[in-house]
Amino acid sequence: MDLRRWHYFAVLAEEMNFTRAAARLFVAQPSLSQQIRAFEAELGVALLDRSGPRFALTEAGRVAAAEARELLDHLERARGVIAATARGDAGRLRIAYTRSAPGPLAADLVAAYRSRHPDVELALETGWTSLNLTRLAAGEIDVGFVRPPLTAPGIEVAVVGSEEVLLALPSGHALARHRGRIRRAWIATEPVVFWPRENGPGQYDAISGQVWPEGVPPIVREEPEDEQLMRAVAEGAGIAAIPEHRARALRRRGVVLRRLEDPVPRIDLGLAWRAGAVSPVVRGFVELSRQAAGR
Amino acid sequence: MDLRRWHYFAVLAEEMNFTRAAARLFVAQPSLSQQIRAFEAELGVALLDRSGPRFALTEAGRVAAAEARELLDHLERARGVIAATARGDAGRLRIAYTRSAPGPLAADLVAAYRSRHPDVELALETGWTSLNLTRLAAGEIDVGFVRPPLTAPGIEVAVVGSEEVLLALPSGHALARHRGRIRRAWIATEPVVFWPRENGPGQYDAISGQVWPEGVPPIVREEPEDEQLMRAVAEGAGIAAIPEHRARALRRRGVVLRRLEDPVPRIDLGLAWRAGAVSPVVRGFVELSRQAAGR
DNA sequence: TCGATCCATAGGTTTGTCCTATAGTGGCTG
DNA sequence: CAGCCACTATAGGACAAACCTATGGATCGA
Repeated sequence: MDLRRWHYFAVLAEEMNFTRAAARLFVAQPSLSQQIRAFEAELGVALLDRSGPRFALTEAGRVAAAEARELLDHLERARGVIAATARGDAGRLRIAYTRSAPGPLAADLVAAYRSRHPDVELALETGWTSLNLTRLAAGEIDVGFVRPPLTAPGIEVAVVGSEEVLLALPSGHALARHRGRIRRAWIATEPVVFWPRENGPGQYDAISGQVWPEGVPPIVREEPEDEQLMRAVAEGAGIAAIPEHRARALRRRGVVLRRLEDPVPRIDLGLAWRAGAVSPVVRGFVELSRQAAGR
Repeated sequence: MDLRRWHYFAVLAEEMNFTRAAARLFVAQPSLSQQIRAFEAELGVALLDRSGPRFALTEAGRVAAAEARELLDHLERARGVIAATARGDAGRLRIAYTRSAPGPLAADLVAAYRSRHPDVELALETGWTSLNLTRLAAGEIDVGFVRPPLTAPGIEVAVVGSEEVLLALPSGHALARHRGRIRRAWIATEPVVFWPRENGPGQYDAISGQVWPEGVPPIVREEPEDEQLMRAVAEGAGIAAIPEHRARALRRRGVVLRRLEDPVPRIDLGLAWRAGAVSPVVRGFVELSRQAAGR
């Protein structure tokens, strides 16, 4: 149960001399003699052949010396792993993206984290805000990207980035010919395509409140995914408001993207995690994200 | 350096209850509390989250519990390996056969040893008496089969088997027609083929002394290997004395094998090892061989 | 034969772990 | 809401284990 004697024996086997080994171990030579004898008694095995003037290792002694070195190494490694875990430099972090996460933002964060904590194993998956919150609460993931604003019991959220919201116009639309920024008054009554509010009330209200402060014009079509919204715009059904990275990624013939006048509408990228006892890896990821967000 | 606290922590992590864990460890609960705190201080890491009424493991605590179990397992295995080595049930044994070893005898011994000590790794090679003694003295092998009688400084030898020596006669020889045992007088002057005495003086003298007690007749041809002796006999050059298993294995057209009258000539199979501090595996092999030889 | 080197033994001291007794805290129940 | 129960933490004294200094015995080389 005590590795001290193993340590003593390993050093003795290296030095093959009680006096020198004792000096290396910072103990008196009689103590070492005594402990080695006790070690042999404990194992019930003769490790030294004391028949000659210069003792020799028995076969079991050679094996014991090797095992002792391994055990001490193992102990050292175990200490290291535990310390690294406590520092957040080792372990496993389960991260959920959102499908609509602003293009490179979340991925950049993950990449930066990976390079800074190379010994943390990352498990990545992709969900959406409400799913990520559910899985977070269930303990199935450790951190999840979300679209604020939102509040959930037992969940903490930090804004770790934001991006501009663009207007997607049918290319045949009169406003598509306008080169500069679009005024809110010009689109106050234009038909709109949007996704169902229940898919993300927070983000829905954040976008609509900024783009159509006087109230959303008639919604002529609802589609769950940005890709289908873009298709609907291309078909001339109406105009849509879509986060910049997403809109550029989904750009297609028949759709032009335009910026809105000041104040520019923006939506945030949030990072959510379970409140309370935060594991070190989660803390590391959150802190890195906050730094990247400039807070 | 002391695994006691690791053990305590491993049990605590299993029970998740100081009182029960202390009972399982046969210590009072306050001791366990104290040792766990000391363990955390020693590692410089918080292993328990004591914020609630029922403590929880931190991430580092979970890792520490797993590492503790591994370490204790490792310790147990190490003890086992050392004990097995001391018993002669583990390790490595380097054995050298002799090319002319009586057929199945040595191989049977090795097979029996292997089945009785399956965790001993065997390194087998084939040499001859004088080479095996050299390699033994040099520490390149642990035991070697030899042809007694012989003496060598620092080497012990035990007879572990014996076999009859047969006469190989040219099939055209007058004695080949005789069905029973051959009398020594009949061959006292017959020309002989033999191998050079310097290849193994002990065995040479043992054979010649038993087969030709009055002195070896003229040696008409010398060949180093039994196989070539048999060929020489087949060609009618002379008669030869060859150990039974070997002779039967090399049996060929033109040669007949005949037994000699009482006292039947025999040669022994010896097992040699370094004298002095005998390693447990060697001791095991030697003891098994002696039992098999009925001593 | 003497000295040097090395390991073992003896006896007293210190350190660490254990114990018992008791206090503090949160949850459950009558 | 008060009292009880389960659980963990703290305090102080007891004991065992390891350590140290001093010394003895054995072997080797000069």
